[in-house]
Amino acid sequence: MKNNSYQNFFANLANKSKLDILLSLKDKPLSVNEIAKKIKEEQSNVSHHLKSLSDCHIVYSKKQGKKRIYSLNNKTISPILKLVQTHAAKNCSDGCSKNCKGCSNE
Amino acid sequence: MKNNSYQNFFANLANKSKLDILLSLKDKPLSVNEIAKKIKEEQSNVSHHLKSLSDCHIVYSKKQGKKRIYSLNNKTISPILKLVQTHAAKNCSDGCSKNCKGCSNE
DNA sequence: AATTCATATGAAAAATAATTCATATCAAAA
DNA sequence: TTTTGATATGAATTATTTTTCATATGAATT
Repeated sequence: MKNNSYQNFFANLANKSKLDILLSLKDKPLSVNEIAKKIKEEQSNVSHHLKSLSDCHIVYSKKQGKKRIYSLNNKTISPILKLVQTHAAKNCSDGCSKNCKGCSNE
Repeated sequence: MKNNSYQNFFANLANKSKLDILLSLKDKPLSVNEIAKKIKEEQSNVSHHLKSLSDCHIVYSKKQGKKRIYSLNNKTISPILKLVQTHAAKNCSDGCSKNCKGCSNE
């Protein structure tokens, strides 16, 4: 697989708004407006992000009347987030460097 | 875990140079200059990236004479990359949208 | 077919991140 | 203790992403 592919995939997880969107879909599928309200972002911005996430198959979507309902590709996302959590638990428990933003001692 | 933590972690995988560095360490640990030569980047730039990767515990390092040898945290990185590969194989085999840069039909 | 609700799109502006360059530090060797 | 080799650092530049705003599109309802 191309290096480039990883880059694009991870870029979709390396941004606060995008992560907010993903986490907002954790429980159940939502429409664009519902997501926007939930995470307090502009509709338009959410839409832009959803396009990028969708292009990468990180979210799915289907039309429902005039709404479009987005859902999370949990098959991929859930285990990835779990790995990162484990990583943080193992490595960032306490003795982290000041600059490790993944740590609780931020 | 804070949303923010994920963001920081994934940012270290969402960049070509950083990925190049990680993949260059796949086989064996290398010094900064060795990495720089291998991936054709400036020493200084590689150093900047290594700091960021190291803060996040994605690479380890140890001094060896005047060199510093970096190695990959494969415990975390290897399974994550594997998951993304599986994701791409499943979702991007052929029918991908033009914008999916993770696909082979780029 | 006009209006309304929901989402998408494009271009411009703003914010962030990566790269470069010059130089500092630091360890070993001469 | 100066020189050399290896890496790190900081500031400035450049490049890339995100966000915003205005508006277009599209689907249902009247």
